[in-house]
Amino acid sequence: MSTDSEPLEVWCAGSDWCPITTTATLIGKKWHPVVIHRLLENGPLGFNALKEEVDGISAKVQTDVLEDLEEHGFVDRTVVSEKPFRVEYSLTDRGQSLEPVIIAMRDWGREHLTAPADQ
Amino acid sequence: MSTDSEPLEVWCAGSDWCPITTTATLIGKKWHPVVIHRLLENGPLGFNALKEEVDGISAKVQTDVLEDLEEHGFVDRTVVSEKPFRVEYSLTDRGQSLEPVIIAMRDWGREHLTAPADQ
DNA sequence: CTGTATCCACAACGATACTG
DNA sequence: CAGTATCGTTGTGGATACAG
Repeated sequence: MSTDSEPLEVWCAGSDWCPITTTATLIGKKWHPVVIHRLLENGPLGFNALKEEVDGISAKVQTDVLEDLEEHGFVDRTVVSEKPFRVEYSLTDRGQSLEPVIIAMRDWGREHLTAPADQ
Repeated sequence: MSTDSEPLEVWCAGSDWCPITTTATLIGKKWHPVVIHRLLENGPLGFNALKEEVDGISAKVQTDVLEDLEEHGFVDRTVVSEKPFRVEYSLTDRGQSLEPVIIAMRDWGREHLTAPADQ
């Protein structure tokens, strides 16, 4: 089912294991879910294209987030061309498997939060 | 549908509004989802009973988390008795509305993570 | 275009000890 | 039982400028 070679046990170090805490540790940050969501919706994206989709993230933070997601096998970084240097970020199978979680968050936010502009 | 008096717009200050980021800001921490989950499953709980259910959290962090969840209207704190001092934490309607998100996280963790003890 | 380099501020987490 | 009080460490995010 998974094309990833890294074992999942690596993520789970610690004495107090719990699927929720561990999941929260992996993607429970301000920007991680949005980055994953944009890659889910808009397919492979370059660094700045992704940055525009995410909207509001700084270059440094986006770099940090992408590195973290890559380390954990959620995101794939591919150099598309060297001359005009181009890169593409995409989700791995493992990254795509997070869709239900991301969608649940999005749906909850849509239903229970109100955008400030609408005021 | 909601018994809460506080408007939801308060949470959404900021120029770059997005339902996912905002939701992530509210509950995207290491312990918040677990605390909510335990209250969902095991109903109203006292401080130490909750602490045992969560398993691994320190008293100080649990206090911080509960205060934050209370501030945002997810959790209700009720003093049950004064003589033997007793308190009960329970979810508000708004807190219960997070169930799909929490369950999605739990299910993902169960399916994609492995407990270290099982090795 | 794709990032790095700094530097900073503050939030989150953790361990231990102690209190009403 | 239900927390507080400290203190320290690490994480997370943010602004700005600069570089290959």
